[in-house]
Amino acid sequence: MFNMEPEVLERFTWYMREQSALTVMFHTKVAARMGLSATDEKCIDLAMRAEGPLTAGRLAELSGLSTGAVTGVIDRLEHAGFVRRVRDPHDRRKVLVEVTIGDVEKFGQLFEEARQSLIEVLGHFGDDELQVIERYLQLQIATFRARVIDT
Amino acid sequence: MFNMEPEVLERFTWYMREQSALTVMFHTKVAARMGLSATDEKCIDLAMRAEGPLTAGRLAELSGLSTGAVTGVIDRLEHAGFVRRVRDPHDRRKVLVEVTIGDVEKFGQLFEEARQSLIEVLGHFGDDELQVIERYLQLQIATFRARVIDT
DNA sequence: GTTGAACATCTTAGCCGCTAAGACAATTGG
DNA sequence: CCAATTGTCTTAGCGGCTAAGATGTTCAAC
Repeated sequence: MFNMEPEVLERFTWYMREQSALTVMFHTKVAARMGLSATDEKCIDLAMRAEGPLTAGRLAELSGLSTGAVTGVIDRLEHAGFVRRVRDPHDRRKVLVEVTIGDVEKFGQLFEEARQSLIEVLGHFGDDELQVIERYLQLQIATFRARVIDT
Repeated sequence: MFNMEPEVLERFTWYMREQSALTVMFHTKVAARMGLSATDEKCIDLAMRAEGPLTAGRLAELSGLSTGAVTGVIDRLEHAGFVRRVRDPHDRRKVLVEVTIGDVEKFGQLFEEARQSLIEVLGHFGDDELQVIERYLQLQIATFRARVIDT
């Protein structure tokens, strides 16, 4: 951007930090509501978002935990009925983590409130405006991932 | 919203979750880069974002930690040179937590990369589009806070 | 002023999760 | 086949968190 006013950038920076802080609070609240630690909630979120079956080792990578810690995470989640261990039939060393319940049941009311919140927000915009917002979100996600996370 | 297509809502829901996951990863990365635990990084972020002086007790509320845990957090952050303890002259029971360094120094390159990422994204939009996006962000933050966090 | 209650932070004991290292089981390559 | 590799689990030890109580400070009532 060439002609970006400093104040504009400052405002958007504030929005980003605010969103960031709210996200952290949200995850904390969800974890508390589910009776899980932040770590366990983070892991079940990763498991739900994963495409295809997720191995214990891959979960360790994604979460940044040691494999030993992941064993404990899966133990607790399995015991609480959120996931199930399945031995991979093609490679019996591997343990696949299968989430056994859906989004809404899992996150309960909090998740539904977030969804309603999104619907309410989007309702304030017309189709053309939604297209702009969607383009922004796509770009933001892709750019942030490429420049900040995957490096 | 009345005429919201289910697919549109689904797409936006995905964006939200993606943003959410990236945010968690970002915080994890920042903490690792600074040699801090996730808890400590969360606390220093809260301290930086607070308006005016922040007491140890208030930090406990905001972070959801016990006061004893906050004592430890401040100990570590103070020892690492990120914050400073200042007795409140008007109420000497209170301990004010003062962040002693600026954003960029603190978060270092990662923070600067996030900033550059934002600049790059915003550069793809014209003034009128930026206004739509800004309105969206303001609404999203306010609505999410009101309906999901502050309840 | 003095006293007692409320308040803010710190300290401590005990618990629990995390890391690191190694054990065990399964797979792969030569 | 055998050795090396891979994937998960186990264990010991460390460190942060909670809860309860100690310490120091303020405030209101008298």
